[in-house]
Amino acid sequence: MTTSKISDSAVRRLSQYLRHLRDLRSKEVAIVSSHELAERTGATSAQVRKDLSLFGSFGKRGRGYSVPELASTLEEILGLRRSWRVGIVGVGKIGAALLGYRDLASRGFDVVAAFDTAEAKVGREVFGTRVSPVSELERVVRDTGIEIGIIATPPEAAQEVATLLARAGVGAILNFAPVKLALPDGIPVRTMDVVMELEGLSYLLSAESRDGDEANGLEV
Amino acid sequence: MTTSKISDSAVRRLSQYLRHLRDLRSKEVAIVSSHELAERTGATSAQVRKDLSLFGSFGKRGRGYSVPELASTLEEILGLRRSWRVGIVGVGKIGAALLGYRDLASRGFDVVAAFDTAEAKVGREVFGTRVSPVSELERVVRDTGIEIGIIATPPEAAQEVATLLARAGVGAILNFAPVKLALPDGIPVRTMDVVMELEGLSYLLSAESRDGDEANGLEV
DNA sequence: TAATGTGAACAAATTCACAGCC
DNA sequence: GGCTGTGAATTTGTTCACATTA
Repeated sequence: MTTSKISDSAVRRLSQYLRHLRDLRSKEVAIVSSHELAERTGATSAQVRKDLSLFGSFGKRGRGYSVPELASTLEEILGLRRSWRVGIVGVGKIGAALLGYRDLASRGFDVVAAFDTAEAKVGREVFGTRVSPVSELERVVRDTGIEIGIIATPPEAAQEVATLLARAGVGAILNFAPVKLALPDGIPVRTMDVVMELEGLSYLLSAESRDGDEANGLEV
Repeated sequence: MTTSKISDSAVRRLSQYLRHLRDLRSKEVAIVSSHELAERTGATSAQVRKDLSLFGSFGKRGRGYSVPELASTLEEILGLRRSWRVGIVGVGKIGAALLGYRDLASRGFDVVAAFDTAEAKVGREVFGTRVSPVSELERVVRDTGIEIGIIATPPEAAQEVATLLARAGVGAILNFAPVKLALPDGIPVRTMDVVMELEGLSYLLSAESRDGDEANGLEV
């Protein structure tokens, strides 16, 4: 039952589909079509069907997909039938914001520990989570079985923390530092970078005025 | 001088290259090769050259690229020779974290206004920015010439705020709400969604154990 | 010689279009 | 009749490989 290679963007879309399926499920909607799902997520209906068909046939021709069944299937595929233990390193503004973000726990990501180097922060509780010193990271990660590490440190510290997390045995890393992390193979990293996204928007805003203001209406 | 269609991922890479070029520039390094740049950003050297060649020929064969010239060129391409005026809607945890994030201003994104609906927040200053009521959004956006809006509201409010921002004339939106926004053509949106990224990691962690633990070493 | 710039080859992702089934 | 599932066609993005030039 090898699932070969699914692209990151396909997985992102599955996550979107699931969000809407859960929403529909809570409203007790029974059936949904690839069309409706596409509309709500910005994909196309063919894309929705292709993405799902990578994992199996979950719909009924002529009808659509059972909302509860498909939701449950996607939860299974995405590994969300269980919760994950998460540790946050760096209790600055972003780290603290994440510690206070209730959606993480409600979506199955339990933040069980936080770390910082600053004397002033260590020992304090931030939104109910006690801050441990980074010197204890390895022990705490092992003891509490943390599986996903979130790096919310300044960029200078990010690589060092990534190495620590890897050595402590985390399986994956979400990185908020604008740095390319070097990690052992098999430890996936996703980097979120606000400035990079803003620069992407800056490019589009500038390209617009550069290129004689948008398409001239010849393209479909 | 039409720059045809450059993919989002290419633009993201340009942003990465620029980050390193600025770093090298500050260290007064004069020359860099596509190889070095690739290594630092996780791309390949061919990719670096291809990306740059989409916009012109900036290097010298046999030598490499002049760091200050290429940095300056990329700043020009990405529209970063000027600063952008940014408004943040929603002064919850994420909004406040962004208001306190000094890298935005230092990278040319000046947060000139913040908005919220909560009585308790309106009128207060958060990290030096006064919080205005959302009811004044349109006026303030016009008066201060805000060009990029950041949505950091709860998901229920996001679409409404997006519509308001568009009507007020912003040119682009960075969206932290886990919602697909409907906007007039020509207003680009980038969405950042922590839970989606974590779900992507969850997928990989689960797929790993599902698929008989990783590649069997036959692939290169 | 060393590294760029770029067509040509290749790979990946998306869209099309329609047979099959409810 | 309507909607899925999926090969085939197409488009988009990446890598190769080499002629070119400082």
